Amino acid sequence: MPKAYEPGSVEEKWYQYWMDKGYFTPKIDKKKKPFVITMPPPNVTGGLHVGHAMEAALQDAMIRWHRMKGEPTLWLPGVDHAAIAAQVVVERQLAKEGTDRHKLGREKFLERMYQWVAECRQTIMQQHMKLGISCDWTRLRFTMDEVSTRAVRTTFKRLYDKGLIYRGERIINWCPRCGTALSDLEVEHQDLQGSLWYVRYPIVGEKNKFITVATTRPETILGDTAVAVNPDDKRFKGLVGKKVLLPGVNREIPIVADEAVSTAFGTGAVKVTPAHDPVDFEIGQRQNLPLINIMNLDVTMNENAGPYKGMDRFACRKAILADLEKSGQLVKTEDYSHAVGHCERCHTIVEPIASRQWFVKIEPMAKPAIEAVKNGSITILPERFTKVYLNWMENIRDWCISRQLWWGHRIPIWYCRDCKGITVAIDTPQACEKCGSTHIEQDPDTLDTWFSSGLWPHSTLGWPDKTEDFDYFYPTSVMNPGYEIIFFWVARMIMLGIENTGKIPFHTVYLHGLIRDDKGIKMSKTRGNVIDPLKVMKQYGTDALRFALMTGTSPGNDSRLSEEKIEASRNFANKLWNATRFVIRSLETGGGSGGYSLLPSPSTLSVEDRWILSRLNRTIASVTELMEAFQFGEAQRQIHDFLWGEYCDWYIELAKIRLQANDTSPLPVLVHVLEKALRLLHPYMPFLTEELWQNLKKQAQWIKGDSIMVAAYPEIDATMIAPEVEAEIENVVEIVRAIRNVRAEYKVETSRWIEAKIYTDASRYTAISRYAVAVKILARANPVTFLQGEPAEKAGGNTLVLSLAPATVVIPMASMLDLGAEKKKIEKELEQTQTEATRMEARLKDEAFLAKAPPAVIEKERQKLYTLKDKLEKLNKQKSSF
RNA sequence: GGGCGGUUAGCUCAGCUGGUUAGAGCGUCAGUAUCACACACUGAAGGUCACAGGUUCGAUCCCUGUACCGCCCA
Repeated sequence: MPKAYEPGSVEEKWYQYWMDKGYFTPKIDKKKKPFVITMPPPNVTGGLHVGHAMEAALQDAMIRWHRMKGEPTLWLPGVDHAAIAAQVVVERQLAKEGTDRHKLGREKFLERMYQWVAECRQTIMQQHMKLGISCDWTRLRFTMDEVSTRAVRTTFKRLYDKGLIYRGERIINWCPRCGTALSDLEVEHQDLQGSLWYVRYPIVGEKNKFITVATTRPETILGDTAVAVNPDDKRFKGLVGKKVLLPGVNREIPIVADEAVSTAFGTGAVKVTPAHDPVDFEIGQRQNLPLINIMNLDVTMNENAGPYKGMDRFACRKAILADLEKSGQLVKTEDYSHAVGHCERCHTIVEPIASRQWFVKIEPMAKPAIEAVKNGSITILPERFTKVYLNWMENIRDWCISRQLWWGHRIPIWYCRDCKGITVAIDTPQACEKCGSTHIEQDPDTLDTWFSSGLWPHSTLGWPDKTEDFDYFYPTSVMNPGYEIIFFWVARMIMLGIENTGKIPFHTVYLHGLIRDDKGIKMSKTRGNVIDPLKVMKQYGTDALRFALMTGTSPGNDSRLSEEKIEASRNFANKLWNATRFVIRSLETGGGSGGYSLLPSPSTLSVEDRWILSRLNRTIASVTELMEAFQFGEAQRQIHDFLWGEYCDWYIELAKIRLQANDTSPLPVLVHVLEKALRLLHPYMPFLTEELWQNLKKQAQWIKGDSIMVAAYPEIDATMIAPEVEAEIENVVEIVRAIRNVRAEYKVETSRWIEAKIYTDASRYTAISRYAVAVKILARANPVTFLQGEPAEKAGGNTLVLSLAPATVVIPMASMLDLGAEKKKIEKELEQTQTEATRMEARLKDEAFLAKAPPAVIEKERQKLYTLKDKLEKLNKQKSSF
């Protein structure tokens, strides 16, 4: 084995091996409950970023864990056609070539799209494979493949037939750049510093009487069809019912009273533009006001704008303000910060426009979806998102699903030119179902991309067909998207899943956070702070990236990724590599190939053997518990700490002592613990653990199985847990550390041996004195003598006395002694110990504590005080000897 | 405007049902080519757990309020 871990060749080799063995494809076993994750499909908008990598690593960890537990495990991969986002990407390409989709035409444009999608899918798949993820590639799906299309059309027809899909004129968010309607969720609100303009409208028939309204969008004055005031607002008593003259276009419009008007905003009187504002639209409905649309779809003003016809919306704003100023109708201008909607994809300011679109009547579907979460059929993690979900669902509004895009699922509606009838169909019809005419034309629009993603958990398993996959794997187990798409996606999957199948789509929604850069800023290409997963994997190895992505994460929280974090993970991989290298080399020189099929019985094991086994089993228990609670970051950390901080730092070092004396007794323990720990770590570092496990297997032939990924996940052996053994080793560790500490403090050369006399009470003497050699080697102390009772030596002069909990260590080293520093140190420790003891004494005298605290806690505190007092006494003795 | 989250070592973060002297990684400082590993080892320094109250025998943890930061929704 080379001196350092070289991930490159290892990764490719094992991925191919796993694929060849078919490990990623589950075997359907009706007697067993499967574990299923449907992958949130990445968009075909480019390659994967570290966010995808994190999501994939998280899911792969869950999947590998469950697979190792012996459950039939399905991880179904796929990609999303990402209607608007993908169309924007290709449109940008076309723009660079000096053309656009209209010049190309629909058919040619779609060809371009498919060409792009093919490239993109290839890239995504290769990147996923590089990440080592174990999803079932034989079931790879795309939101626009044939089965998905059928699922979409079937759903559309069913909803239409139930009256849940309707066409209506509503205020939609229009993106003039994308040339399409957007749903409310696709609009990002940004606070912009704008102005609030106060404009007065003359009251018809009354000279010099005006009503003043305030607006942030004066160009919409041209589309006003009323002025509204709150019915209880005394300031406007008597004005309701009168008419005002609209500036610019000189139309007469009424003053109406409506509850929705806030008396606190502006002057209390507001202009009402039902065709260009969602709130005004509702007022218009209540008050029976006409809709006057003043804009074309390229957001220039149309013929309803009178003299302003043909101007761009913002040019019109300037012009109208200038005219109002001239006519003296602009009363005042205030600075005003307000939220302005922007297109999520291209960041153009969206225009609310009344438009005829297709909508889903969502409330009937929301009800069971709310119930499913409320009654616990679906668990949302972390729990706080449950409220976020419920709050949104309980205030849900109809969903605008038609998009004026070319890329996506075309709406399965055909209009008859002859009878004007509508045909809604799953299979493309040849004739109008009303009159039989063949003069039918499909609706040119496409569906919101989330309409197909909403079907993902069931459509990927074959729905609407009755398939074996659907029967066995649905409902799925865990859905693991980022929290930012809880409404877009999770909510809709729950609604559409229940609607279509009568069953929930998944049992647990486990939301993850965002990966940010080292300064906590969102990564973006334009900002140039992205970390390219491919580059990182090449430089540090896939496992290092995966480990880094999970380090320090907790459910639902954002986390930061930095080069340093990846480096630290790479270092851990290398540490483990070398530990294994050591074990294997020891097996070779120990001549123990294949000989350690069984761990010797505990009675014949040394204390440190029993210690590491106890620690291993505690780690297994804790890791399992954490993983069951979706605390993967913490589980990973505990495995890391066990392997590095206990196995490498102490157990291997202790084992070396026996090995160097040609005693092979630690070998079986070294191998067993390592092998189990590798299995424990496998879900987090799949490549490294496989490589090491296979190498280990060559030496220890009792290890069975073709791959670590199908080996059993370790389970706790409670008989191995031995608290008294743990305490014993901890004592030895404390003594070694104390001596090392002294060495460092007095700058004793490494090569120099120092003498140590270790005094312990009778009860500990036998146990501790066994470790003479360990103390000797690990602390470089020689000679080491163990004595019972208290030392006769006094600190000072030529002697150092270290008072520890389990022992007192006496070190004669007069030549290196700095008396002043030593005295200070003792005083500081004395002070700390005294404070602690005083606190403890007070607590133990406190009647309330004695009465109310559990007896076990009281006993623990008593013990603590006893030890402290003991230490105090020793320290005092030392101090007085100075 | 409504809601949610965060504030713990120089930096990034753990700390889940309240109970040792609050931990890790990175960084800093001092030392080390020891035959698994310098991508390493050994040791050290570094904390009023944002602030103010409250509950409790006991609070980083529970409650109330304040401040600052961030996010979501309208």
